[in-house]
This record gives sequence, C-alpha cells and structure tokens, in this order.
Amino acid sequence: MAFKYKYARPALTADCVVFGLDEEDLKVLLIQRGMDPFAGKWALPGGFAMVGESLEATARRELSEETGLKNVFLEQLYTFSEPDRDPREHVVTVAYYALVNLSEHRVQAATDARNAAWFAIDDIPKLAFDHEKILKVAYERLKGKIRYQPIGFELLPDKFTLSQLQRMYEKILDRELDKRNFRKKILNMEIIGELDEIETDVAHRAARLYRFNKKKYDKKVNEGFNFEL
Amino acid sequence: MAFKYKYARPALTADCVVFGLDEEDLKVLLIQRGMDPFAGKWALPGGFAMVGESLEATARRELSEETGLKNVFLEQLYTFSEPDRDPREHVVTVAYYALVNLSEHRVQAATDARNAAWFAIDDIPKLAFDHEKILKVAYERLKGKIRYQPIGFELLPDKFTLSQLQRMYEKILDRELDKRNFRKKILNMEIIGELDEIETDVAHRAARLYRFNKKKYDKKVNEGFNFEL
DNA sequence: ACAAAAGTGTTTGTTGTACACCCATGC
DNA sequence: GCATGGGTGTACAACAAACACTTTTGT
Repeated sequence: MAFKYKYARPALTADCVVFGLDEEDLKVLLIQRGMDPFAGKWALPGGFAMVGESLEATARRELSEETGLKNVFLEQLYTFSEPDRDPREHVVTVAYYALVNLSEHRVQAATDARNAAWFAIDDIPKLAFDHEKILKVAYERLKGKIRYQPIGFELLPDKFTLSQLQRMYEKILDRELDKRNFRKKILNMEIIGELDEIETDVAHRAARLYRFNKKKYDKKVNEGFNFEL
Repeated sequence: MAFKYKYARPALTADCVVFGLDEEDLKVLLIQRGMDPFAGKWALPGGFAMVGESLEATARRELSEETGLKNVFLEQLYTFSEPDRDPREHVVTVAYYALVNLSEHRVQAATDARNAAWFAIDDIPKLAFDHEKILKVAYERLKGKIRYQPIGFELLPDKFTLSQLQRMYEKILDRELDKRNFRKKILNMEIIGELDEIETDVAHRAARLYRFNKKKYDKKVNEGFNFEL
C-alpha cells in the first residue's frame, strides 16, 4: 500500500531534547541508532509523524516507545527544515525539549533494543544528523527561559531543599549564585511553600523541604506578577 | 505525475504574520482568499512548502508572491500541527512573523488578483483556518520579544526620532511610557546614534533623527550587554 | 570534637520611578 | 503670539550585590 500526492512532500518528524538533572550535572537523554543512516551513532529520540496526530503527540509517542518516559514536561523548541539535514531526503523536524527529574523517572530499555543513556551536557558524543545543532538551540532556550519562567522545578523532585533549587540554577546557568541573596529572592516571591518536613539520611544538618505552589504562582501571574530568576 | 510514499504524510505549509506600524496603529497584513476552503475570507499570507526549500524560504517566497514584500525581517514563530486545523486534510504549518515599516514597503497587488490589506491589530476580521490563534501567538511573542531584543527598529524607518521610537513601544506594549525616563534609558544603552539631521515638514520644533547602530549593538552584546526595554 | 552543609542581616551602590517646565518652530 | 511637540534634571524608593558567622546534625 502506498500514498499518492499531486505534489512532492517533505517528510515530517519530531525530535526531543530531554534534560535531566542529578547531583552532579545537567544531563541529556540520547539513544543509539539501530538503523542507517547513522547506525550506531547517538541521536535525539524522535521519529516520523503519523497523519492525524499533532507533532507534540508524535514527540510523546516516540519518547515513550524509545525510552519509556511518559507524562513529562514538554514544549516546542523550533522547527528545522534545511533540505539537506537528512541524507535520505528532505525531512522537516519539529524539535521539542523535555524536562524530567532523574530521581522520579527511570529510563527503560527501548522496546526495539536500542540503547538509551544520559550524557552530561558538556560531554556529548558526536550526534547523528543536525542533532548537535538542535541540542545547542535547546540548551540556549533552557538557559534563557529558566530565568523568567518557573520551569526549573520540573527538573527537581516534588519536594526539594533550597540548596537543591540553587544548585539547579547554578548548573543550568553555569555560574555561581549567592546563597543569601538567592534565598531572599526566591522566598520573597511567595511561590514556593515551606513544608513541615526535612531531609533524611544526610550526614549533616537536615534542610527544610519546599514545594512549588503552582496555584499561587498562577494567581500571582494573573495579578501582574513576573517570575524572574 | 504523482508522488508516492510508503506512509501517509501530512501536508506542510508556511504562514506569515506581518506586522507594520503607521502613525496610528500596529497593523497586520492579510490577504483575501480566492479559493476554497474559506474562499473570500481573510487569512495570513502563506502556502505550501516545496521539497528542497527550507520553510523560511517557503515563507519568503509566498510573502513575495502574494504581497510583493521582500527582504523583510522574518523569524520563526511556532509550528501548528493539530490534525483538524485544515478541513481538507492534516496540514502542518510553520508560522513566521515579519516586521516591516509601512513607509518604506509598499504592498503590491497580488499576482493572482487576491486582495492584500493592512488591518489594525484590534480590528481584525474573522480569519480562515486557525489563523486567529496564530495571530494571537504572534502578537504575544512580539510583545514579549520587543522588550529584550532590539527588533522594534525593524518597524521604523532607518532614521527616526526618539518620539517615534517611544510611540512604537507604546503601541506594541499597549501602555504609556514616561518620556524622560525612556530617553534616558535608551540613550544610555549607546546603541542608537544621533545624526546631524532633523525632521522636516513638521508644524512644530523639528526633532533630531537617530539611527540604530547594529555594529555597536553586536559588539556590546559580545561584551555581555543585554538589551532590555 | 570535627566535618558538612543549613540558615540568617546589614550595608552600599545601582537602577527605576515620578514628576514640570522651558524651548524651538511653523502658522 | 500661540499652538505643538521637543527637549531636559532631580529627588526618592526599590532592588541588586557584596559579604561572614552561628547553628544543627551525623560520624
């Protein structure tokens, strides 16, 4: 069975740049390609769009099929359409970026035996297609957006300490922040709530846990509030 | 002649939200559709992607064919891919937004006799497809981006007065700005250069003309400068 | 008792905001 | 000479930045 069209059409794919954070680094999830072109090379998870599904749905489906990840924060990044970005034919890809927290999302082996693995952001291997370029655009977007949208919480567990939060910003923005000023600023926003819980199993004074209060944030936004680092 | 593919493919288009500024308003360029679906309705300029051309090239080609506009500032906006956004079949569109200055770009009659006309941003007719949604996203983007990127100059003539510049920001951000503070801020950035010229043909004291200095701006950006309203 | 990170205020400098009058030009 | 927008400075408030020590807990 084949599909016929009066005019030629580029192929359409969705690719995902999945960011995760652990104690050490900001990491990116890559899969090892099983087939040509670029068989054996590492690449962004992604695949061809089906007719009748939105490209966000494509991205989520491929992410789930290739890595087992579901229900993650996902936003459209950019559409890459240079005719020569795929050696086979003209393939337009709509790129998305996802944020997950590594402690709550285990990556499963892909169903089709492809490898999936996390790589530190500054230790990325050569990638297939123009995926290095896509990754670069995604990292720039993340760096920019994290300063004026409260998306960083997606990289942390539901309950987190202020130090974890600060470390997250430091890792992504790639610079150190002053502890007292950071706490002052973030607490004054009144969008994260103090819990009646503290850390456990740490070899020093246990820190208080906090949780992002999305309801309060949305309310404040409606009243003109602007999140900013 | 027809093109056959093993799997069905969505169609691909590019659409443009073209913003222009005149003395009164922020305006948007629309074309009146000649064919079904939505024959007679106003819509964003745009059309189908050809294999082998990037979608930005598609956008520029269609803009030129339908409105005569060339060499305009154009940036990718967002990709809209809901399967039901076109009643014919699944059509994915990559939307762009363009900024032109109305005094230097005259819009020509479309070659295929479609009407093209400017509409004030708060007096837009019902549009074809999901173009109202696209326009809304574009306007939001413009409002946000103009505050931290010096793209507003694209809406003004090459040489402009500080009052024109201020009016431009006021029209787009939809709020008034203080004249003295505005001038202080923009001049302190040292990215617009004072010219040895003044306005002509005005019925009051003629204002000094200025020009955006892109070289100086790029240099300052390299040194860590950040434009902000 | 020591190691390790938690937690906490004040001072200083910079930037934003509010505000009103005189000036130059064309008619 | 009058109407129209052009052009300018200062005072106060708010926010950002720099900075060091005490507290709690586990080993």
